[in-house]
Amino acid sequence: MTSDLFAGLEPKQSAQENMAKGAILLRGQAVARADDLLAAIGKVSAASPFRNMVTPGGHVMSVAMTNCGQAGWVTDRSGYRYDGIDPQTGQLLPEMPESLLTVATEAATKAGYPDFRPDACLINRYEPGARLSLHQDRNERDMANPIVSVSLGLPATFQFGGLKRNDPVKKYALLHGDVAVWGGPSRLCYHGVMMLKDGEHPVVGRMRLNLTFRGAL
DNA sequence: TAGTAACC
DNA sequence: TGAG
Repeated sequence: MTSDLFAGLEPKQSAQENMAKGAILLRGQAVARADDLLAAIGKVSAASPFRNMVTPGGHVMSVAMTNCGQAGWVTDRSGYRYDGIDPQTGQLLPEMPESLLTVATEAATKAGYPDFRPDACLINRYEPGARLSLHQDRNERDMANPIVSVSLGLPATFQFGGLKRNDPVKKYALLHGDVAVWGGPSRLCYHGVMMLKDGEHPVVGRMRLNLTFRGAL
């Protein structure tokens, strides 16, 4: 038997080694609610616009981001952190829309994390050419909370590695409506998104949107 | 190294 | 040419 990590989705590469447990990909889980999610993203980004933040190293990220919830992930020259205020607007972050909260908690429950109550949602917008290099989500207070990631729009290739940066990485297609959840032993696994290929999605257009739910506080 | 580039 |  192979690992049930991301059960239901074959790795794009042929290797079939087991990976850390605690992660699953729920293919198409959010397709039926895509319209609601997109409308909610529109409201959030009207209040807190997408922007390309700067890393501590001084590089402008190719992925444009915004946040909703009690706290949002931000980066600038001084480092990574969670903040309840949008540094660009100076305003409190928009509340997390009910439709987003619901999709996150339902997916978490299916994945075996029934108590997950996210207080932060990072919204990533990938245009063709955008990418996110391999990293860990490690700025959250309580690592008992999983990460829930919802994909909308153009397909992307997701890289999922291990707890060490040099651990081998497997690749998975993330399609419109897919929800990936990782936690427990896989909570701190390195992951990233390969450069988005050009294309046109019938509902979302020429972009990929990703919602990442976290328990940050 | 939440980045990029060079080089095999 | 593209993946690594």
